[in-house]
Amino acid sequence: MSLQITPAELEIMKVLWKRPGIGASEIVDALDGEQDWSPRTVKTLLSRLVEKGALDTQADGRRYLYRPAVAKRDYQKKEAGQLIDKLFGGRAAPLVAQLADARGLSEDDIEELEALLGRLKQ
Amino acid sequence: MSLQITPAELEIMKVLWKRPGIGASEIVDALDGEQDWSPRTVKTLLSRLVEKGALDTQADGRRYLYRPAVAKRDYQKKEAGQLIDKLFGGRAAPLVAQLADARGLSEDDIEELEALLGRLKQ
DNA sequence: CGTTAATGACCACATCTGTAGTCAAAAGGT
DNA sequence: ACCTTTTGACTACAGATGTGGTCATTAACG
Repeated sequence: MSLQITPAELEIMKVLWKRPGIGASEIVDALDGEQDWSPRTVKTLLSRLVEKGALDTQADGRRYLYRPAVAKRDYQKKEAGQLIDKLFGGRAAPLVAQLADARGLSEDDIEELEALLGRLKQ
Repeated sequence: MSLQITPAELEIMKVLWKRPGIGASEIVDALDGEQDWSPRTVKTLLSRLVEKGALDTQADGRRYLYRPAVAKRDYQKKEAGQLIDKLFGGRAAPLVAQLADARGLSEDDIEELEALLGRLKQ
């Protein structure tokens, strides 16, 4: 299953990764200010996500509670992997180099990465 | 200008980043084996890329020579930046952590990254 | 209890994408 | 001078995507 999540759908996923198990109206509220979507639009996106298996539902009276069927971590992993396959010849280092160039890593980033590398070398 | 390049179009861009200034038929040849596209399809993708300003053309008799209007490096930078904004809260380090987890950085990757970090700290 | 408000199901529709066909002009072979 | 091939222009069309409407049901409030 390819589990293609579109950018608009991703906004919904982000809300649910933060607060799994809420209903449509809470999601609409959570998106208020972020996205300017009609509640209908949110409902459609929710349906599509359920349909494609990215969300699980649980009946709660007349409504559904939604929760992610995919962990954020796994989704991030997949996306990062796709990017480096697509554009960086499958190698991670060039990507990091671009990032450094693109936005300048902060002091904290650099330290975090050094710690990470230290751990990897173990 | 947003310069949205779709996955199919990206395949064309990759050919032209490698060999800028070639014509449609050379591109078709270069894609042979990679993508199983009719020459018509390649033409369409080329038109769309020109239309959206991702390629420049130069007349060469009855045909065009195509070359990227966007450097590969710049495109990579933009994509990498978009990914970390979209999924990693704008911070690069978590992305790298995911990559390490997702596919295991090689010895070489780790060394390359350390060298890069060293340079950044300068 | 009857009316309202919220909810999911289903529908609509323009745009983007992938994939390719048709056509006319021009270039080249014979 | 023709016929064929190549090329770009224009067209097509199904599926995905963004955005939102209609409707019937049902829960909740007065």
